[in-house]
Amino acid sequence: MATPLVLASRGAHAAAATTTSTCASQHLAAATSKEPPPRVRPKRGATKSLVLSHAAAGRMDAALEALAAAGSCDAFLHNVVIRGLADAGLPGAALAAYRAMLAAGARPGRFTFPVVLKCCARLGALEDGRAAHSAAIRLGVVAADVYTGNSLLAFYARLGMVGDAERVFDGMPARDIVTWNSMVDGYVSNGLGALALGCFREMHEALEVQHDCVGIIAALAACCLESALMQGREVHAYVIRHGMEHDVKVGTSILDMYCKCGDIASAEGVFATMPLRTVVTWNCMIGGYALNERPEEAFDCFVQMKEEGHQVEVVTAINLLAACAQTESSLYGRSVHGYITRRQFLPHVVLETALLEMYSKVGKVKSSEKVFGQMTTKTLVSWNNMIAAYMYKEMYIEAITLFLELLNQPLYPDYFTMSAVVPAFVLLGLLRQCRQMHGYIVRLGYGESTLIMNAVMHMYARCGDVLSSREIFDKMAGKDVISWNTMIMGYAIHGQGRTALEMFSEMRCNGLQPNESTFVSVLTACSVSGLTDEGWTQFNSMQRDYGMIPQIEHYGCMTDLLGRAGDLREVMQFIEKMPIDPTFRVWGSLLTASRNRNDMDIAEYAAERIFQLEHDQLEHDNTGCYVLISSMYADAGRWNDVERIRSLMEEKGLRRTEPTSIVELHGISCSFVNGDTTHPQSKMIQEVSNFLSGKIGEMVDPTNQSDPTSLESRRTTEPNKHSVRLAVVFGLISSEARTPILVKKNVRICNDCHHALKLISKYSGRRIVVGDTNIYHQFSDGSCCCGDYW
DNA sequence: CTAGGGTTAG
Repeated sequence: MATPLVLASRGAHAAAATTTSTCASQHLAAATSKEPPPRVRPKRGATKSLVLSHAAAGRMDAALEALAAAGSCDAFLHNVVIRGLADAGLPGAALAAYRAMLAAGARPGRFTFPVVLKCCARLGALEDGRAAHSAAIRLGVVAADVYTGNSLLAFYARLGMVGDAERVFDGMPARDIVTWNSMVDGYVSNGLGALALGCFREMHEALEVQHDCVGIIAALAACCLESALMQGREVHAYVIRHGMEHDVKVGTSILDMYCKCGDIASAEGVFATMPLRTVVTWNCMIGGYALNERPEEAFDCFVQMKEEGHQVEVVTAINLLAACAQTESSLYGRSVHGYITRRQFLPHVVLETALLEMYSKVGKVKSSEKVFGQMTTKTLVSWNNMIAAYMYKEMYIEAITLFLELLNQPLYPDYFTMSAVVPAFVLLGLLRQCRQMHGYIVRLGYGESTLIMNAVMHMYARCGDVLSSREIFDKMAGKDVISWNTMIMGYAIHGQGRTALEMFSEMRCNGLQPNESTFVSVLTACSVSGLTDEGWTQFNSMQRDYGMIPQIEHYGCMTDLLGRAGDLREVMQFIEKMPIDPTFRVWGSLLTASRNRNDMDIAEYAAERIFQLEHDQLEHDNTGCYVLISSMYADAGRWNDVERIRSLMEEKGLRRTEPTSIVELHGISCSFVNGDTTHPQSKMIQEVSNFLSGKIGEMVDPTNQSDPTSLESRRTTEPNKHSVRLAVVFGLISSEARTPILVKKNVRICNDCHHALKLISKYSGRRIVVGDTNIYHQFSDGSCCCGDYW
């Protein structure tokens, strides 16, 4: 039995509260109700003990009923019931009880609002929370009670309204450690790590008390967001200085911070010295190994965890799957899948999504599809991952189809959806689809999102419509560095180097600080448009004026630039002097340069480097390099070498991409392969192509028949049957005079076609734009913007 | 009767 003393004092306190609220309720009753009380109420004391005993025993239904029957305006009793419901995990019912409280005329106070606001936060009920906020202000509770202020702050932060949370914080007459902790945590849960750390520092000075575990954990989470290893170490040191390292949650957070900041060794150190570890500690360690791409250690850790008798839980499995996704085979993933099934962890959305992603990363898109198909509930992340799985396998049509299906779901595509699917449109090269996609994006309400509109700008530029990119750019209200970079790159790949450079100076005039990617765009512009001196100037300036250390991408651009301008020995010297190891990108650039200078020796050297790199590291698509060197051998008549490359490709399971060209006319796109005869107007297209060959004096040499086993056999025979020619010709005969023709090609354009298209543009007086995998060739009046180097 | 905490997919 409870001590009578406590009961007595509580009763006295409650009685005092009741007196005041009775006045309020009488006031309210007089104003709103002319009816007499409906029935005889139980005596006040009886109601009180009834409600309290029901609530104490967890019989919330009965407590609620007793309170409603009494129609009591005793605030204390209402508070007890609201809190009871909240504790029982029924935030909706608690909110309803709060409304009933107001209806009964009881006056909510400092014991009511914190609970109510917590329920609103859990329900995501922004409007209810705002209403409670204004009620609390009206009743003077916010000004008087720090607890109410704290819960208001936490409520707004939890619902993503950081500005409102800050306003509450600023307006509070007094702040305690919880106020500050809640603000730090509010920033963290909204991804604002830097603000959180600033707040954490400020807090220390303002309060003059030691941080507690809650604040430490929030600060560590902020370090994770910012990958701020140094600040994380400082927090760790603070924890040791103040003897807090024995708290398991603090210890686990420190370990997690080291994992997320990439310092696995320190994480292991913390782990080894922890006096006590929970399942969460093990989960963090496994997740940390996965995050730092050390799958084997993650597996070992898992085995050890089980040996120590810890119960494996869903999160463990999710982290383990992340490790499986990094292995070459699907073996580990499949066995974890089996384990998950045996443990009956399914269905579980996050776990299933992790499974789906694991299968896609080990290249088993069919298994991903199966998991996705069997999911009873799917989140946006599940959809996004499935779309990404298709993209990874270059299944663009499937990715787009799934995206369209997603639009019919009660889900709202986000930035990840867009950034996953937009490249599908780009890679298919279908401008019409891009416009449609742009339409969806605007209709979905992303027209104002800088992040997404940057992706749309990029999409247009990559599909050959740099004008549309510019239009979006000009209308954009919140241009960021990426918007400028994208625009500069757009001009760069369209061979409009001068315009790109103008944009670059305009960017700086607008007070924007260029970043590393800006210089990739700028250097690409210089390289594509042959602005060698300007390129060097920019390359030097990025180091001298901006203190940037050039990365491999920048060296790649410079290799292109030098390859185009000068002799190959200069390029070789540049590559040798690079402080970074050259990559595929750099050697590929040298290979292209040697091709354009017809230097077989250097080409072979570059190809050797590429094949050697390939030996060390896998998964890099070098099909283009093989084709390039092979075609050089073919041109030189070195058929044995052509054959050697062919078998090398076969050995590695590489297949030459079937050259395809797409032309879009009146919203319909037509696709052509080399020697294509499937088009209904095929006969006419070929006749016009032959006619144009004659007009531009192209020799279609019948003796230029190559080795039939050659990779190039289809290419070297009859260049006026190449896919790009057929597409261009079809474009010419099906569109209005003087309109430009846009053709998109999936492989590099060949020399013959490049030469012929220049002449065709002059002869026909039409602008012809051909996009290959890297740049857009703009043929007009007999020349191309690339200056015959690509 | 009062607020706040560590692990999960892009």
